[in-house]
Amino acid sequence: MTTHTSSSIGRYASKFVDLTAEELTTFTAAFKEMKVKKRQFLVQPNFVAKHRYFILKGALRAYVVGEEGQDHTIQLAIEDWWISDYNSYMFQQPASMFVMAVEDSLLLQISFEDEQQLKAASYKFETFFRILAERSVAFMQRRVITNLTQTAEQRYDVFVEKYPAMVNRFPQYVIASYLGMTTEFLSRIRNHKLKG
Amino acid sequence: MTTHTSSSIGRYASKFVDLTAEELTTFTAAFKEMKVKKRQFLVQPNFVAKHRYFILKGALRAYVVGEEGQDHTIQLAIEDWWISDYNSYMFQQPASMFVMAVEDSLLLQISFEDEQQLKAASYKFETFFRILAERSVAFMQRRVITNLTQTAEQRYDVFVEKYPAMVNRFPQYVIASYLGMTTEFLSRIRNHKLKG
DNA sequence: AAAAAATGTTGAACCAGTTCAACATTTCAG
DNA sequence: CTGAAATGTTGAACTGGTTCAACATTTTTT
Repeated sequence: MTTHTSSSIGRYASKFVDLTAEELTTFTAAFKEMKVKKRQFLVQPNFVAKHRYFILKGALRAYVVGEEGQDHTIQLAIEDWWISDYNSYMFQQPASMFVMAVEDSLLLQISFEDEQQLKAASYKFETFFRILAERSVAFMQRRVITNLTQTAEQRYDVFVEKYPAMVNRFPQYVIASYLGMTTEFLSRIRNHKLKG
Repeated sequence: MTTHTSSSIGRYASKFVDLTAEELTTFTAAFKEMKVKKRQFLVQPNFVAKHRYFILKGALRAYVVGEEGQDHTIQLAIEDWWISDYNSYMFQQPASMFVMAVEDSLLLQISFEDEQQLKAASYKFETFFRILAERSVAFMQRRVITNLTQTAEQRYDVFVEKYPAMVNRFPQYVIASYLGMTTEFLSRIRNHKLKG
Protein backbone atom coordinates (compact mmCIF):
# COMPACT_ATOMS: atom_id res chain seq x y z
CA MET A 1 0.00 0.00 0.00
CA THR A 2 2.81 2.38 0.84
CA THR A 3 4.18 1.30 -2.50
CA HIS A 4 1.02 2.31 -4.27
CA THR A 5 0.87 5.64 -2.49
CA SER A 6 4.50 6.44 -3.09
CA SER A 7 4.27 5.73 -6.74
CA SER A 8 1.21 7.97 -7.22
CA ILE A 9 2.62 11.16 -5.79
CA GLY A 10 6.09 10.13 -6.90
CA ARG A 11 4.95 9.62 -10.47
CA TYR A 12 3.20 12.95 -10.31
CA ALA A 13 6.28 14.81 -9.04
CA SER A 14 8.45 13.07 -11.62
CA LYS A 15 6.42 14.70 -14.37
CA PHE A 16 7.95 18.03 -13.32
CA VAL A 17 11.33 17.33 -11.74
CA ASP A 18 13.86 14.55 -12.11
CA LEU A 19 14.23 12.87 -8.72
CA THR A 20 16.70 10.21 -7.58
CA ALA A 21 15.41 7.16 -5.74
CA GLU A 22 16.51 8.72 -2.46
CA GLU A 23 14.80 12.02 -3.19
CA LEU A 24 11.65 10.16 -4.13
CA THR A 25 11.68 8.46 -0.75
CA THR A 26 12.16 11.71 1.15
CA PHE A 27 9.47 13.37 -0.90
CA THR A 28 6.81 10.69 -0.52
CA ALA A 29 7.58 10.34 3.19
CA ALA A 30 6.30 13.86 3.76
CA PHE A 31 2.83 12.82 2.69
CA LYS A 32 0.35 10.98 4.84
CA GLU A 33 -2.45 8.91 3.40
CA MET A 34 -5.88 9.77 4.63
CA LYS A 35 -9.43 8.62 4.07
CA VAL A 36 -12.38 10.96 4.23
CA LYS A 37 -16.08 10.20 4.02
CA LYS A 38 -18.51 12.06 1.82
CA ARG A 39 -19.50 15.42 3.36
CA GLN A 40 -16.51 15.47 5.71
CA PHE A 41 -14.74 18.81 6.10
CA LEU A 42 -11.00 19.26 5.75
CA VAL A 43 -10.88 23.04 6.07
CA GLN A 44 -13.31 25.39 7.78
CA PRO A 45 -13.57 29.19 7.94
CA ASN A 46 -11.68 30.87 10.78
CA PHE A 47 -9.37 27.90 11.25
CA VAL A 48 -5.95 27.89 9.63
CA ALA A 49 -5.63 25.41 6.76
CA LYS A 50 -2.70 23.36 8.03
CA HIS A 51 -2.51 21.06 5.01
CA ARG A 52 -2.85 20.83 1.31
CA TYR A 53 -4.27 17.66 -0.18
CA PHE A 54 -3.45 15.59 -3.25
CA ILE A 55 -6.31 13.43 -4.40
CA LEU A 56 -5.57 9.76 -5.02
CA LYS A 57 -9.23 8.82 -5.36
CA GLY A 58 -12.41 10.80 -4.92
CA ALA A 59 -13.78 14.29 -5.40
CA LEU A 60 -13.70 17.44 -3.28
CA ARG A 61 -14.81 21.03 -3.45
CA ALA A 62 -13.75 24.30 -1.84
CA TYR A 63 -16.40 26.94 -1.34
CA VAL A 64 -17.26 30.11 0.52
CA VAL A 65 -20.66 30.92 1.97
CA GLY A 66 -21.98 34.37 1.02
CA GLU A 67 -23.79 36.81 3.26
CA GLU A 68 -27.19 35.49 2.25
CA GLY A 69 -26.11 31.89 2.74
CA GLN A 70 -25.44 30.99 -0.89
CA ASP A 71 -22.54 28.68 -1.73
CA HIS A 72 -19.84 29.87 -4.08
CA THR A 73 -17.57 27.11 -5.26
CA ILE A 74 -13.98 28.27 -5.62
CA GLN A 75 -12.34 25.02 -6.58
CA LEU A 76 -13.23 21.52 -7.71
CA ALA A 77 -10.79 18.64 -7.51
CA ILE A 78 -10.68 14.98 -8.51
CA GLU A 79 -7.83 12.46 -8.94
CA ASP A 80 -4.40 14.07 -9.44
CA TRP A 81 -5.54 17.55 -8.43
CA TRP A 82 -4.57 19.46 -5.31
CA ILE A 83 -6.96 21.27 -3.03
CA SER A 84 -6.89 23.62 -0.03
CA ASP A 85 -7.71 27.21 0.88
CA TYR A 86 -4.44 28.53 -0.56
CA ASN A 87 -4.80 31.97 0.86
CA SER A 88 -4.99 30.38 4.29
CA TYR A 89 -2.46 27.63 3.69
CA MET A 90 0.28 29.73 2.14
CA PHE A 91 0.13 32.55 4.64
CA GLN A 92 -1.06 30.39 7.57
CA GLN A 93 -3.92 32.74 8.25
CA PRO A 94 -7.55 31.91 9.08
CA ALA A 95 -9.44 30.37 6.19
CA SER A 96 -12.50 31.84 4.52
CA MET A 97 -13.44 28.61 2.79
CA PHE A 98 -14.81 25.17 3.47
CA VAL A 99 -13.08 22.24 1.83
CA MET A 100 -15.42 19.26 1.75
CA ALA A 101 -15.38 15.76 0.30
CA VAL A 102 -18.09 15.25 -2.30
CA GLU A 103 -17.34 11.51 -2.48
CA ASP A 104 -15.62 9.12 -0.08
CA SER A 105 -12.03 9.94 -0.92
CA LEU A 106 -8.46 8.83 -0.49
CA LEU A 107 -5.99 11.68 -0.10
CA LEU A 108 -2.37 12.43 0.52
CA GLN A 109 -1.97 15.25 2.97
CA ILE A 110 1.11 17.36 3.53
CA SER A 111 1.41 19.86 6.35
CA PHE A 112 2.62 23.42 5.89
CA GLU A 113 5.66 22.70 8.07
CA ASP A 114 6.61 19.55 6.18
CA GLU A 115 6.24 21.36 2.89
CA GLN A 116 8.53 24.12 4.18
CA GLN A 117 11.06 21.49 5.19
CA LEU A 118 10.94 19.83 1.79
CA LYS A 119 11.51 23.16 0.10
CA ALA A 120 14.39 23.92 2.46
CA ALA A 121 15.89 20.45 2.12
CA SER A 122 16.25 20.31 -1.62
CA TYR A 123 16.51 22.62 -4.58
CA LYS A 124 14.48 20.14 -6.65
CA PHE A 125 11.60 20.13 -4.20
CA GLU A 126 11.65 23.91 -4.25
CA THR A 127 11.44 23.72 -8.04
CA PHE A 128 8.55 21.29 -7.86
CA PHE A 129 6.47 23.58 -5.68
CA ARG A 130 7.41 26.58 -7.81
CA ILE A 131 6.11 24.81 -10.90
CA LEU A 132 2.96 23.83 -9.06
CA ALA A 133 2.32 27.45 -8.11
CA GLU A 134 3.06 28.75 -11.60
CA ARG A 135 0.61 26.30 -13.11
CA SER A 136 -2.02 27.46 -10.64
CA VAL A 137 -1.44 31.07 -11.64
CA ALA A 138 -1.94 30.23 -15.31
CA PHE A 139 -5.02 28.15 -14.52
CA MET A 140 -6.60 30.87 -12.43
CA GLN A 141 -5.83 33.53 -15.00
CA ARG A 142 -7.75 31.48 -17.55
CA ARG A 143 -10.63 31.21 -15.12
CA VAL A 144 -10.73 34.96 -14.55
CA ILE A 145 -10.77 35.50 -18.32
CA THR A 146 -13.59 33.02 -18.85
CA ASN A 147 -15.70 34.52 -16.06
CA LEU A 148 -15.19 38.01 -17.41
CA THR A 149 -15.77 37.31 -21.09
CA GLN A 150 -18.28 34.47 -21.48
CA THR A 151 -22.03 34.14 -20.95
CA ALA A 152 -23.37 31.55 -18.51
CA GLU A 153 -24.08 29.09 -21.32
CA GLN A 154 -20.62 29.53 -22.85
CA ARG A 155 -19.00 29.00 -19.46
CA TYR A 156 -20.90 25.76 -19.06
CA ASP A 157 -19.95 24.59 -22.56
CA VAL A 158 -16.27 25.36 -21.94
CA PHE A 159 -16.44 23.51 -18.63
CA VAL A 160 -17.98 20.41 -20.18
CA GLU A 161 -15.44 20.44 -22.96
CA LYS A 162 -12.40 20.95 -20.74
CA TYR A 163 -13.40 18.86 -17.74
CA PRO A 164 -15.74 16.13 -18.99
CA ALA A 165 -14.56 13.86 -16.17
CA MET A 166 -15.91 16.30 -13.60
CA VAL A 167 -19.35 16.88 -15.03
CA ASN A 168 -20.84 13.64 -13.76
CA ARG A 169 -19.13 13.58 -10.39
CA PHE A 170 -20.38 16.82 -8.89
CA PRO A 171 -24.04 17.68 -8.26
CA GLN A 172 -25.47 20.25 -10.60
CA TYR A 173 -25.74 22.95 -7.96
CA VAL A 174 -22.02 22.63 -7.25
CA ILE A 175 -21.10 23.04 -10.90
CA ALA A 176 -23.53 25.96 -11.20
CA SER A 177 -21.98 27.75 -8.24
CA TYR A 178 -18.48 27.07 -9.64
CA LEU A 179 -19.54 28.67 -12.90
CA GLY A 180 -21.17 31.65 -11.19
CA MET A 181 -24.83 30.95 -11.89
CA THR A 182 -27.82 29.49 -10.06
CA THR A 183 -28.85 25.82 -10.06
CA GLU A 184 -32.11 26.78 -11.72
CA PHE A 185 -30.38 28.56 -14.55
CA LEU A 186 -28.01 25.67 -15.21
CA SER A 187 -30.98 23.33 -15.21
CA ARG A 188 -32.57 25.49 -17.90
CA ILE A 189 -29.36 25.59 -19.95
CA ARG A 190 -29.10 21.80 -19.85
CA ASN A 191 -32.72 21.15 -20.73
CA HIS A 192 -32.60 23.78 -23.41
CA LYS A 193 -29.75 21.86 -25.05
CA LEU A 194 -31.72 18.61 -25.18
CA LYS A 195 -34.29 20.25 -27.40
CA GLY A 196 -32.45 22.84 -29.46
CA MET B 1 21.28 54.86 -13.03
CA THR B 2 22.26 51.21 -12.82
CA THR B 3 22.56 51.90 -9.12
CA HIS B 4 19.03 53.13 -8.87
CA THR B 5 17.70 50.24 -10.92
CA SER B 6 19.63 47.61 -9.02
CA SER B 7 18.48 48.83 -5.70
CA SER B 8 14.82 48.86 -6.73
CA ILE B 9 14.53 45.28 -7.87
CA GLY B 10 17.20 44.27 -5.39
CA ARG B 11 15.32 45.79 -2.49
CA TYR B 12 12.19 44.09 -3.74
CA ALA B 13 13.83 40.65 -3.96
CA SER B 14 15.42 41.13 -0.55
CA LYS B 15 11.97 41.35 0.98
CA PHE B 16 11.53 37.66 0.19
CA VAL B 17 15.00 36.05 0.13
CA ASP B 18 18.28 36.90 1.79
CA LEU B 19 20.81 37.59 -0.97
CA THR B 20 24.55 38.14 -0.75
CA ALA B 21 26.09 41.12 -2.55
CA GLU B 22 27.23 38.81 -5.31
CA GLU B 23 23.83 37.22 -5.71
CA LEU B 24 22.26 40.65 -5.84
CA THR B 25 24.55 41.57 -8.69
CA THR B 26 23.72 38.43 -10.66
CA PHE B 27 20.05 38.92 -10.02
CA THR B 28 19.82 42.54 -11.05
CA ALA B 29 22.00 41.90 -14.11
CA ALA B 30 19.25 39.72 -15.56
CA PHE B 31 16.94 42.72 -15.77
CA LYS B 32 17.00 45.33 -18.46
CA GLU B 33 15.67 48.80 -17.95
CA MET B 34 13.15 49.93 -20.50
CA LYS B 35 11.04 52.99 -21.19
CA VAL B 36 7.61 52.78 -22.75
CA LYS B 37 5.32 55.57 -23.88
CA LYS B 38 1.66 55.77 -23.03
CA ARG B 39 -0.42 53.42 -25.23
CA GLN B 40 2.59 51.37 -26.25
CA PHE B 41 2.07 47.58 -26.35
CA LEU B 42 4.38 45.10 -24.66
CA VAL B 43 2.41 41.95 -25.39
CA GLN B 44 -0.06 41.25 -28.17
CA PRO B 45 -2.38 38.30 -28.90
CA ASN B 46 -0.91 35.48 -30.99
CA PHE B 47 2.65 36.49 -30.17
CA VAL B 48 4.51 34.73 -27.37
CA ALA B 49 5.10 36.92 -24.32
CA LYS B 50 8.88 36.71 -24.10
CA HIS B 51 9.20 38.84 -20.97
CA ARG B 52 7.67 39.72 -17.69
CA TYR B 53 7.92 43.28 -16.46
CA PHE B 54 8.56 44.86 -13.08
CA ILE B 55 7.29 48.41 -12.85
CA LEU B 56 9.71 51.03 -11.54
CA LYS B 57 7.50 53.94 -12.50
CA GLY B 58 4.23 54.12 -14.37
CA ALA B 59 1.04 52.17 -14.89
CA LEU B 60 0.07 49.30 -17.20
CA ARG B 61 -2.86 47.09 -17.91
CA ALA B 62 -3.40 43.63 -19.40
CA TYR B 63 -6.64 42.96 -21.21
CA VAL B 64 -8.39 40.66 -23.63
CA VAL B 65 -10.76 41.80 -26.34
CA GLY B 66 -14.06 39.91 -26.41
CA GLU B 67 -15.94 38.71 -29.47
CA GLU B 68 -18.02 41.86 -29.65
CA GLY B 69 -14.97 44.07 -29.25
CA GLN B 70 -15.34 44.89 -25.56
CA ASP B 71 -12.22 45.18 -23.39
CA HIS B 72 -11.87 42.96 -20.36
CA THR B 73 -9.07 44.02 -18.07
CA ILE B 74 -7.29 41.05 -16.52
CA GLN B 75 -4.59 42.85 -14.60
CA LEU B 76 -3.63 46.34 -13.48
CA ALA B 77 -0.13 47.22 -12.37
CA ILE B 78 1.70 50.23 -10.94
CA GLU B 79 5.03 50.67 -9.14
CA ASP B 80 6.39 47.46 -7.58
CA TRP B 81 3.94 45.18 -9.37
CA TRP B 82 4.71 42.68 -12.10
CA ILE B 83 2.80 42.28 -15.33
CA SER B 84 2.64 39.98 -18.35
CA ASP B 85 0.32 37.44 -19.94
CA TYR B 86 1.37 34.68 -17.55
CA ASN B 87 -0.33 31.93 -19.41
CA SER B 88 1.74 32.88 -22.44
CA TYR B 89 4.94 33.71 -20.57
CA MET B 90 5.11 30.63 -18.37
CA PHE B 91 4.32 28.13 -21.08
CA GLN B 92 5.81 30.17 -23.94
CA GLN B 93 2.63 29.85 -25.94
CA PRO B 94 0.82 32.48 -27.98
CA ALA B 95 -0.74 35.21 -25.87
CA SER B 96 -4.43 36.00 -25.70
CA MET B 97 -3.90 39.37 -24.06
CA PHE B 98 -2.64 42.85 -24.78
CA VAL B 99 -0.32 44.43 -22.24
CA MET B 100 -0.33 48.19 -22.70
CA ALA B 101 1.19 51.17 -20.90
CA VAL B 102 -1.46 53.48 -19.50
CA GLU B 103 1.17 56.08 -18.58
CA ASP B 104 4.71 56.71 -19.82
CA SER B 105 6.51 54.08 -17.78
CA LEU B 106 9.89 52.86 -16.68
CA LEU B 107 10.17 49.09 -16.46
CA LEU B 108 12.59 46.31 -15.73
CA GLN B 109 12.17 43.49 -18.16
CA ILE B 110 13.39 39.94 -17.76
CA SER B 111 13.22 37.37 -20.55
CA PHE B 112 11.85 33.88 -20.11
CA GLU B 113 15.29 32.41 -20.85
CA ASP B 114 17.10 34.66 -18.38
CA GLU B 115 14.54 33.83 -15.72
CA GLN B 116 15.07 30.11 -16.38
CA GLN B 117 18.80 30.65 -16.02
CA LEU B 118 18.40 32.50 -12.74
CA LYS B 119 16.25 29.70 -11.38
CA ALA B 120 18.78 27.14 -12.56
CA ALA B 121 21.73 29.11 -11.23
CA SER B 122 20.66 29.49 -7.64
CA TYR B 123 18.40 27.87 -5.12
CA LYS B 124 17.59 31.31 -3.68
CA PHE B 125 16.43 32.66 -7.03
CA GLU B 126 14.26 29.60 -7.44
CA THR B 127 12.79 30.35 -4.03
CA PHE B 128 12.17 33.96 -4.99
CA PHE B 129 10.16 33.02 -8.06
CA ARG B 130 8.32 30.34 -6.14
CA ILE B 131 7.22 32.92 -3.57
CA LEU B 132 6.20 35.29 -6.34
CA ALA B 133 4.02 32.61 -7.91
CA GLU B 134 2.47 31.60 -4.60
CA ARG B 135 1.55 35.17 -3.84
CA SER B 136 -0.09 35.43 -7.25
CA VAL B 137 -2.14 32.32 -6.56
CA ALA B 138 -3.41 33.76 -3.29
CA PHE B 139 -4.12 37.12 -4.93
CA MET B 140 -6.04 35.56 -7.79
CA GLN B 141 -8.00 33.31 -5.49
CA ARG B 142 -9.18 36.39 -3.62
CA ARG B 143 -10.19 37.96 -6.92
CA VAL B 144 -12.19 34.91 -7.95
CA ILE B 145 -13.97 34.98 -4.58
CA THR B 146 -14.78 38.68 -4.86
CA ASN B 147 -16.10 38.32 -8.41
CA LEU B 148 -18.27 35.39 -7.42
CA THR B 149 -19.68 36.78 -4.18
CA GLN B 150 -20.00 40.57 -4.41
CA THR B 151 -22.30 42.94 -6.28
CA ALA B 152 -20.86 45.50 -8.70
CA GLU B 153 -21.01 48.23 -6.07
CA GLN B 154 -19.35 46.08 -3.42
CA ARG B 155 -16.56 45.13 -5.83
CA TYR B 156 -15.92 48.80 -6.51
CA ASP B 157 -15.89 49.64 -2.80
CA VAL B 158 -13.43 46.83 -2.07
CA PHE B 159 -11.23 47.98 -4.93
CA VAL B 160 -11.14 51.58 -3.70
CA GLU B 161 -10.39 50.43 -0.19
CA LYS B 162 -7.63 47.97 -1.13
CA TYR B 163 -6.00 49.87 -4.00
CA PRO B 164 -6.60 53.57 -3.42
CA ALA B 165 -3.36 54.37 -5.25
CA MET B 166 -4.77 52.85 -8.43
CA VAL B 167 -8.14 54.55 -8.51
CA ASN B 168 -6.86 57.84 -9.84
CA ARG B 169 -4.31 56.48 -12.27
CA PHE B 170 -6.53 54.40 -14.52
CA PRO B 171 -9.41 55.74 -16.58
CA GLN B 172 -12.81 54.80 -15.30
CA TYR B 173 -13.60 52.44 -18.17
CA VAL B 174 -10.45 50.47 -17.38
CA ILE B 175 -11.41 50.05 -13.74
CA ALA B 176 -14.95 49.16 -14.75
CA SER B 177 -13.74 46.44 -17.09
CA TYR B 178 -11.36 45.15 -14.41
CA LEU B 179 -14.29 44.87 -12.02
CA GLY B 180 -16.52 43.21 -14.59
CA MET B 181 -19.05 45.97 -15.23
CA THR B 182 -19.69 48.66 -17.86
CA THR B 183 -18.30 52.19 -17.77
CA GLU B 184 -21.82 53.52 -17.61
CA PHE B 185 -22.69 51.44 -14.60
CA LEU B 186 -19.54 52.48 -12.73
CA SER B 187 -20.33 56.09 -13.53
CA ARG B 188 -23.75 55.63 -11.95
CA ILE B 189 -22.25 53.93 -8.88
CA ARG B 190 -19.83 56.82 -8.39
CA ASN B 191 -22.41 59.55 -8.86
CA HIS B 192 -24.87 57.71 -6.69
CA LYS B 193 -22.29 57.84 -3.86
CA LEU B 194 -21.88 61.61 -4.09
CA LYS B 195 -25.52 62.06 -3.21
CA GLY B 196 -26.49 59.25 -0.86
C1' DA C 1 -39.35 -1.14 2.03
C1' DA C 2 -40.39 3.22 3.81
C1' DA C 3 -39.15 7.67 5.26
C1' DA C 4 -36.13 11.37 5.05
C1' DA C 5 -32.73 14.04 2.94
C1' DA C 6 -30.57 15.75 -1.02
C1' DT C 7 -30.89 17.08 -5.67
C1' DG C 8 -33.24 18.65 -9.91
C1' DT C 9 -37.15 21.01 -12.60
C1' DT C 10 -40.56 24.39 -14.03
C1' DG C 11 -43.22 28.75 -14.25
C1' DA C 12 -43.78 33.51 -13.51
C1' DA C 13 -42.42 37.77 -11.55
C1' DC C 14 -38.58 40.48 -10.96
C1' DC C 15 -34.10 43.15 -10.99
C1' DA C 16 -29.04 44.16 -11.37
C1' DG C 17 -26.60 45.45 -14.75
C1' DT C 18 -26.42 46.32 -20.08
C1' DT C 19 -27.20 48.66 -24.29
C1' DC C 20 -27.77 52.41 -27.22
C1' DA C 21 -27.73 57.00 -28.26
C1' DA C 22 -26.84 61.68 -27.46
C1' DC C 23 -24.30 64.91 -25.24
C1' DA C 24 -20.59 66.98 -21.81
C1' DT C 25 -15.99 67.31 -20.27
C1' DT C 26 -11.11 66.55 -20.18
C1' DT C 27 -6.70 65.55 -22.31
C1' DC C 28 -3.36 66.06 -25.70
C1' DA C 29 -0.96 66.69 -30.21
C1' DG C 30 0.27 70.04 -33.47
C1' DC D 1 -4.42 77.97 -28.52
C1' DT D 2 -7.24 75.04 -31.09
C1' DG D 3 -9.36 71.04 -32.77
C1' DA D 4 -9.59 66.21 -32.44
C1' DA D 5 -9.46 62.25 -29.67
C1' DA D 6 -10.33 60.16 -25.43
C1' DT D 7 -13.04 59.87 -21.45
C1' DG D 8 -17.23 60.48 -18.64
C1' DT D 9 -22.43 61.22 -17.93
C1' DT D 10 -27.41 60.64 -18.31
C1' DG D 11 -31.93 58.73 -19.69
C1' DA D 12 -34.84 55.13 -21.20
C1' DA D 13 -35.62 50.65 -23.00
C1' DC D 14 -34.18 46.17 -22.42
C1' DT D 15 -32.35 41.38 -21.09
C1' DG D 16 -29.59 37.61 -18.99
C1' DG D 17 -29.87 35.72 -15.13
C1' DT D 18 -32.17 35.55 -10.26
C1' DT D 19 -35.69 34.64 -6.98
C1' DC D 20 -39.37 32.31 -4.92
C1' DA D 21 -42.40 28.72 -4.51
C1' DA D 22 -44.17 24.34 -5.54
C1' DC D 23 -43.38 20.00 -7.02
C1' DA D 24 -40.60 15.74 -9.05
C1' DT D 25 -36.87 12.65 -8.80
C1' DT D 26 -32.91 10.38 -6.90
C1' DT D 27 -30.05 8.95 -3.14
C1' DT D 28 -29.25 7.76 1.51
C1' DT D 29 -30.51 6.11 5.93
C1' DT D 30 -32.95 3.20 9.00
